Amino acid sequence: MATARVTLAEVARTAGVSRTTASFVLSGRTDMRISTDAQHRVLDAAERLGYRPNITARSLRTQVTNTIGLVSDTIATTQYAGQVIRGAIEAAHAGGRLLFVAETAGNPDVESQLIDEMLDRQVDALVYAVMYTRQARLPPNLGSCPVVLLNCINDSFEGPVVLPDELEGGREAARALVEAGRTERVYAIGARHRTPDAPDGIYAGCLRMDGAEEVLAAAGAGITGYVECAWEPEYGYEAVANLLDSGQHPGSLICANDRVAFGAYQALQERGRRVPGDVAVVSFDDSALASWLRPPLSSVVLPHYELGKAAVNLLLDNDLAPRTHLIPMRLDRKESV
Amino acid sequence: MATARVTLAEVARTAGVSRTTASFVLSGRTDMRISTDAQHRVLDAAERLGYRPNITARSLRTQVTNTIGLVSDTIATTQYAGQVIRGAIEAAHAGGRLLFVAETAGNPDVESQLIDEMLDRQVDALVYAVMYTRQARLPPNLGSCPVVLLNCINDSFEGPVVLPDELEGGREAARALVEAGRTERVYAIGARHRTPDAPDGIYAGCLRMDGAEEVLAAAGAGITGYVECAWEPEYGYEAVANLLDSGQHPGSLICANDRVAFGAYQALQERGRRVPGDVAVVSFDDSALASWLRPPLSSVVLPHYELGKAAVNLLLDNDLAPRTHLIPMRLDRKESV
DNA sequence: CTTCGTTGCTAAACCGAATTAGCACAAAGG
DNA sequence: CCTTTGTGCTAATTCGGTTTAGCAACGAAG
Repeated sequence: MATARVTLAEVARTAGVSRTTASFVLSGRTDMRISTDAQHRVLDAAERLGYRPNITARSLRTQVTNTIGLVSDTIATTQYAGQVIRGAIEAAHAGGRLLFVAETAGNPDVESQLIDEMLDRQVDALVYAVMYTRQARLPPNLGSCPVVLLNCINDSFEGPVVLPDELEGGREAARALVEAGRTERVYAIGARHRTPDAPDGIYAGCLRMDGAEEVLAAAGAGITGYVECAWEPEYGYEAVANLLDSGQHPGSLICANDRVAFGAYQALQERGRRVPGDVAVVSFDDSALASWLRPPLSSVVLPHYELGKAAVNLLLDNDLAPRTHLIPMRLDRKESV
Repeated sequence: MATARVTLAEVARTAGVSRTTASFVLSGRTDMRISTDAQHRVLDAAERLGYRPNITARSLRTQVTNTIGLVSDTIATTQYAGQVIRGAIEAAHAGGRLLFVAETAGNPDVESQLIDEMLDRQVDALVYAVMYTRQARLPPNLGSCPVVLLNCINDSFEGPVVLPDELEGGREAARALVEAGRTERVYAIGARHRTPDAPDGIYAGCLRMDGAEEVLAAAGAGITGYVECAWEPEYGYEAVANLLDSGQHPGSLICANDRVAFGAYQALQERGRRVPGDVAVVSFDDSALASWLRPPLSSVVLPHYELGKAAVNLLLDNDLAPRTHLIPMRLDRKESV
């Protein structure tokens, strides 16, 4: 600290009362009898001196720091994670808390270390967020303070979990095709993300496909073809290029995310297919990319901001029941369907 | 705190020494004489009990919290800001600090409020980061602790400032064209970002253009045409579409950023121009987009990670001289030139 | 004139560490 | 035998708040 801060003792001295009295007045406790005269003198002195309580000192006594920790495996590799942090920060700020943010890069040692560092600073609660993996093994030291799991699940965890409602997201995507009458020859690009690393597909992919299949089936339609691949532009390009070059004629594409759709657009454009005239496209994520594409891409919003916000709000409300909170995923309708 | 933490007093009792002795041993102070026997008993007890010092309590006494605050106007609106935070977090962690992250959305009231909240928690230092504006008016309460300015400047600020070396970045972009012999009919798309809001252009744009002009001039060339516009895909598209449709034949494009280049690619592709065969393209930012484009886009890296890291490292080194630290900007050569 | 209740305030303890000042004891020196 | 010099440790204070326990003054009731 460069400039010395005003302490409670100085306020008390200026107001001509004891530290005790000053503390009672400033913390607004009404169960202690303080004359209105003394109250005014204290408030006045605090105001004039620009007093701000030292939260570190207060926390030592009250065991409450008004501080929350957010531990994430990766905050920057995905461009979306920033929105999670923003949601968490804003919810924390609205509740008068400040947020420690840490990144573990998926390293369990770093993870334990960072959680310890936060506990050493007496955080009131923690958000444990994961961007890729869904089934997470939790570091053991997490147990010693209230925790919300964000974007991941763990069978032995007894507490609240916040997840995007991927199943409903899948339904949303399919509904757009049904409503537009584009249920002929639907291809899923990226689909369940069944790759050598994950032969059963990944969590988000499976739920999205389940949701989409459900809605298409109800409309008397279905998915003509699945292309399982990693969710990156190059694979989206390759998948759609192969499809077209092998003489298949997709009427609609459900792309696993905007990056895949981006690759798909490139392949379609190179082969002279029009979106949405020849081929309708829906996707997931609704990143900036979706609005940059020509025509703008209809994409199911991945509610990162809301996820971060909801996680922190559960902690603020002290709602720690072991419950799964699903955050809605809605389609942002643009021009690609 | 769910489970009670072990305190120094308990460690001392277990080891059969005073709190004072335990404190000396555990903080590794050698100026006090403690027998090796007592030392071992203390270390042993601490180990067995799983003792971790309460940093809140320690901070109260030492006035050092090992905590740094990062205040930014926006962390999520630009997808790159996450990298700044990551750099800052990693540097902080390497130095045994934890990072408070806050976002002000550019609102001066929120800004003051958040800085106060951080000061109330006794942060050792602050990073004040700005993503868009370059000339920032600083909140008055910033003055009361060590500060590094990140990505912005302020004439009356007396302390270190960390900025990307935009001038050198501009040179890098032009050098790529010179080396590839693509200095014929060079067009700058986005250029200095001279718009009604900023008639003189923006800081980054001006420096990049200055750097590019310098290198081209040295090679006996120059920039044939400038298209001043906002740095978004639609304007990049429009600019290049107009250029081609009006019969001009650009040989190279220096795009203001990857989003502009993305728009430019769309216009080029629609009109059947090949990259880099017909038109060479260089850009700035080197975002994920640059590698997704076909062909991958040569782009000057905006060193966000390094910016965040450098800012925190200045604070850790306690190097608070009023100096401007320029972080290098290098070209990532891909296939578009 | 005591007793009681109320009002208005404060002394002192406490949170968990770091730190200053100093005490008891042993060995060495004169 | 007395002083000096180390050695090895601890009591007490401090940081800046919160909180418990209790005290003085005063009016009203008995």
